[in-house]
Order: sequence, then structure tokens, then C-alpha cells
Amino acid sequence: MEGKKLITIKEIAKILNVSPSTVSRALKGHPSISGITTERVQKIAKENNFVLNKSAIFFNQKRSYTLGLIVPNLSEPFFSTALNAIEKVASAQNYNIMIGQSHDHVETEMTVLQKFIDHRVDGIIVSISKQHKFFQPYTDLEKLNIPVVFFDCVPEDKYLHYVASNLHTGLLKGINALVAQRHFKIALINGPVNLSATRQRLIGYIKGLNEHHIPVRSDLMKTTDLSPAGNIAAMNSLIELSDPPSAIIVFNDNVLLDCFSLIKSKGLVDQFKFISFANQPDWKYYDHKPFGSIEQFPAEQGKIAAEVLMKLINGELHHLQSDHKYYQFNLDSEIIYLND
Amino acid sequence: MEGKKLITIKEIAKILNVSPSTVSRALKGHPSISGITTERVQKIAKENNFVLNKSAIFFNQKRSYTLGLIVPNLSEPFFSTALNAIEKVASAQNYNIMIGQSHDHVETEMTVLQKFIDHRVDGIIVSISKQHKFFQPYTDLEKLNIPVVFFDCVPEDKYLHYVASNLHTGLLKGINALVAQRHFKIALINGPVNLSATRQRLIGYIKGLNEHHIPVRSDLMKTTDLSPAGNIAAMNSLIELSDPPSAIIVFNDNVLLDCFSLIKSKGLVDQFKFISFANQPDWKYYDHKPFGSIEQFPAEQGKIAAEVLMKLINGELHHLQSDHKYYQFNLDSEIIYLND
DNA sequence: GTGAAAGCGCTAACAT
DNA sequence: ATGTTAGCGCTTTCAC
Repeated sequence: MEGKKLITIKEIAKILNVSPSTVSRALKGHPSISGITTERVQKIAKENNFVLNKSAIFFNQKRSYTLGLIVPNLSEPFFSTALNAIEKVASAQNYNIMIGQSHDHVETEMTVLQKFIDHRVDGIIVSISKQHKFFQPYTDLEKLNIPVVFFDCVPEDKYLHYVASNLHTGLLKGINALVAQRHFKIALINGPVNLSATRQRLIGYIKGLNEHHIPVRSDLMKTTDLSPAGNIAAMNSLIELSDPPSAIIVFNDNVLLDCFSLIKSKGLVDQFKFISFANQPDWKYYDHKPFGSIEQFPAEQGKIAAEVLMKLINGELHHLQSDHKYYQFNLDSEIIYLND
Repeated sequence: MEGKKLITIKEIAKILNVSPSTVSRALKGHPSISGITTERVQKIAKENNFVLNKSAIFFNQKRSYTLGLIVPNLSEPFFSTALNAIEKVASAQNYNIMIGQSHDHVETEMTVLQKFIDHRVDGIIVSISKQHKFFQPYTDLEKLNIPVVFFDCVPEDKYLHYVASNLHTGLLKGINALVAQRHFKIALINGPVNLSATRQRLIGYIKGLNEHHIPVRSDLMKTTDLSPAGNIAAMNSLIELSDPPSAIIVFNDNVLLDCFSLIKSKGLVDQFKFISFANQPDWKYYDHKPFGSIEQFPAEQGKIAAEVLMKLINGELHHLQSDHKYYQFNLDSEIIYLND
């Protein structure tokens, strides 16, 4: 696969006995080059399959026209949807996307990050891996002059750009709807405690109950490590309560599917109403659906993140208020009713 | 975001009054540099947040250490699974992956391809978009010295490298199993005629019936444009047959889900047995499953494609038989029984 | 309208 | 053990 070398501007110049600069200009139709020369150059270029070595240009311009995207896992629809939106924005500005999956592994995430730095990506969009608290490496990027925008799962820090989803809005509406249907025993199956997503759900849950003057019962609050076994165990402990809930708010769709499996096998399907945070299924094809699903608009998040990043790269983000030098956007979530 | 420029080897050299080559060597711990010099260099480097500009190195070496991956849509689990496998192989050799989704659009695919060429990716892995027959652009890559490996959806041409899945093996086993259960009226809901995937399914279907001396009935052969409406229409036309099938082979899981919707709404769920080509769901969470699912091993395909590509890039593919200069691999599919 | 020269950051061959 | 030189392919002043 080595062999044939691609022809360069210099070589074309030699062939035509003109200077490289002339060729360079002719190639891009610069007005100061005579029509005849331009034609001759372009003819030779075509004949020899000439392709501009953009890699040389990138190097020259100190721009790679590449965005790095780090997400836990692209097989989650949430992220592939976000990717689509990001790709769209990037393409429009002739940017390419380099991807790296962390698989929710901090070390992998750091390896990917290093590779992106090596490649001199012009900017990075990242949804940090769950369990990740230590984001020093990202703030260090400022020294390298690489802008970063976080989305979805964002670190709790004031000194960075991010786009996140505000879970409260959707969750509150969901709780309101449940209460309107006279559900007062509302449980929560939450995720691992060290996730900010978990904390947010918890806060929303408590706030929602408070608004309706429903006392918070600690026996109705469970957590799961997100493994199928963990999910089922959490659900099971709710079922076995002497005073079980009638409605349950679940960390996400994956967890919910396991809950469904359990209650189906126990013949308890109609016993509970569920609200879940959308991250996966196309519920249309399922027989059992949650009562409501809290949508976090991955496409919107991805789009905004990419747009902000592009502006950062292009140095167009002056219009920020001086007192919040960082672009921080909280998109409202929304509840979608799938059942009644 | 402009401001600070990163320090370069030259600058470090100036600071320490040594030559750039010394710095370059010291930075990578070259043995011929004295311990003391090495230390001094590395100290300065650290203090100034020095980062090797790999982009310069890439340019120099004429290698970008980047693979381009073109697929229709990463939100299909089939492709994200393949991506995972490809990423693994690439990472191991310090390669990055640039992705481009064609969304089954030939023009988009060509745009992406051009960008990849611009970026001087070292190699490309592609699952061409459905409907794509015209792959001249890919064979042209040979002139640019960029190796390409196709996978999954491969053009029907002898002069290229590919990894594909041989549908026949799985399909035949599936038909055997159906016949063993005394299903003789086996229908086929196939995809758009211009897809090679469609042709392959058709061939397998006819071959399977022939082996069991089952006459091929043209009224049992339907096609869909893969839209939900098209899927439902195809299924419906089978239902309405005066002599309807008892088993149906379906183009893929997406189509099947629509078929299920229809027969559920008509109360005909137990009327038909289905065999589908796996591309989507985790059936574990569904109440209605197909009888069997033909697995095409995206991870395997991706892995092999990436390995072949890396070998091609590294010029290690001499061991090919001289008479098949192209690496062509047909992975057997397998049927997985989900129901009985 | 065209050319000459310098430089982007780094490496490697060839000195010393 | 370290320095010198040239060069990767292109662009961009600055001349002419």
C-alpha cells in the first residue's frame, strides 16, 4: 500500500516551470493569476489526481478542523442522537468529528482525552463518565488553548462551559400529574450516589413531594448500581414493603425495563405507575409503558453544545456578560405522557 | 480563546541553549542524551505545559493516525456495536477514529468521504449506504493511497477488501427449524429491491425452500420500503391472503416490530412464527419475540475489518494469495432461538 | 501576473 | 553527547 506518492504543488510547479506560489494561487482561482496559467495548472492537477494536503494546511494554520467528542457510550440512543446534532453543526462549518467512548471508565476517558490533545483537536465536547468527579484535566485544557463544552453529565463547577438538562421542570410536572390522580405514595429508584444525575433526581423528588406536602418516606427511596440485578433488587424491595408505593420514579428507562420484567413475572403489572427519565426505548413497540417519560432533548443539548464550542473556537463569544465568563445553559426537561 | 501560544521545542532549546534536536531527543528519553540534560529539558517542558505537536509529526510522517469510519447511522445498535470493536482495535495501535454518518444518503456519504480525504485519514472502513451502487469514488482511493475495507453492506465487486456476513447459513438453519415444526407455508417480507441485503435474503429463502422441496409461492413474497407504513402494509397483505403463511421471514427487527404492532391490534399474535435478521432490540424486554433471530455479529465484523485495515495501512498484507489480492471475508451468520 | 523566501514544529541523517 | 541541516507541503508577505 506504500508505492505511489501523491503529487505536490511543488512538483506541479516544476512541470509547468512556474513557482509553487503561482500553482497554489491558480489552484484556488486567485484573480491575480492569468486565465491561461490557471487552466494549465488545473489541467495538470487533474491529470495527476492532485489533492491538496490539508494536513499541511492544518499544521500551518494551527487548526485541525476537528472536534473531539467524548461520551460514555454511543450505543445509548441519547448519545447517538446528540452526536447527530453535533455532526450537523460541525459539518456546516467543515469540521470533522473524532469520537472516543469512555465506557464510563475514568481512565479510558483520560486516554481518549490525551489522544485528542495529541491530535490537536480544535475543541472538545464531553459528557463525562458517570462516577467522574475529578476533572482537573479538563480545566487544564485552557492552558493548551483547547475549549471544552460539557453536556448532559456535567461536573459541578462554576468555571466551565456547559449545556445541561434541568430535570426539575419535567419531574415536577410528572409528580403533579401523579398527585392529581391521587397517588401520594411515590417512591424513587435512584442511581449510584456519586452521580450528579442522582443528586439532581433526588432534589427534584423531594421538592416535588414538598410542594404537595407529602412527607418524604425514606423507605420509599432506593438506589441501584444500574446493573439488572441491582435494578431488580431495588424494585423488589419496594414491592415487599408493608406499605408499598403506588407510583415510582425511576432513574432511567434501562432501570425501568428491569422493573417491568420483575413485576410481569410476579403478575403485578397494574399495581404501579412509573415515571422514567428517557434514555432509551421507542416505547411505541412495548406493551407496558411508563406513565410518563422525562425527555431531556439530547439533540437540542448536542446542538447547543456544538454551537457554543464553534463560537469558542472562532473567538466569537465576547457577548457573554462579563460576570459570567462561562456559558452555562440549563435546558428545561419536559414530561411526555405515554399512558394514563 | 486565542491568546497563549504553546511552547515549542525550538523555544525550549533557546531557553536552555541547546539545539532543538537535543530537546527532541531528551523529551523522549533518548539514551544518547545525558541524564542531566534530559532532566533540565523535561523540567522546562513541564513548567511550560509543553505538549508535542503531533500534528506536525503526523504531517512529517505523512500519517494521521486516524481511521475514517462511514456508516449509515450510529444509532443503529448494529453499527455502534461495530464501532466499539473498531475503536478497540484502533486504540490498541494508537489510532483515532473519525466518524461520518451517511444517513443512507449517497451525497452525504460522498461529502464525508471527501472530508476524510482532506484530513488524510490513513484508512477507511465503510458500510455503504443502502441504495448505493456507485462506488467508483472508493476505488479511486487507491490512487490516493488510502486503503478501504467494506463491511456489512458491501458493494458487489471483486476488486475490493471486505468483511461481510453470509446470511445463508443462519437463514437455512432457521428454515430447517421451521420445517421441522411442520411449517411449510413460509413467507418472506423483504427489503427494497435495490439492496444487496435484499437480494441475499431472497436467494437464501429460495434455496432454503428448495432444499425442502417446498414450492416457491410468489404471493408469499412481499417487500417493504422499510417505513413503518410499508412494513405494516406488507404484513397486512400476508394476513389477508386466502391461504396465509404460518411462518414469516422478515427483513430485520425494525420491520418485525411493526408487524407485531399490526398483529397485536388484530389479535393474531399466535398465528405466525417469525424469523428476523437481528439489528436492533434486546428481545429480553419484549413480550413478543420472534421465533429466531439471525445474528450477523457486528462486533466480529468490525474487529476483522479494523484488523485488516490496520494491516493494509502497515503494509502487512503480503501473505495474501497472489490470486486473490483482495481480502474478502464472509462471516457465517447464526440463528438464535428466542421462542419456540 | 509571477517569483523568492521564510516559516509552521518536528525529526532524522549526518556531522562533530 | 550534542549540533547542523534539510525538509515534510503549503501559504503568505514582499518584491519585481
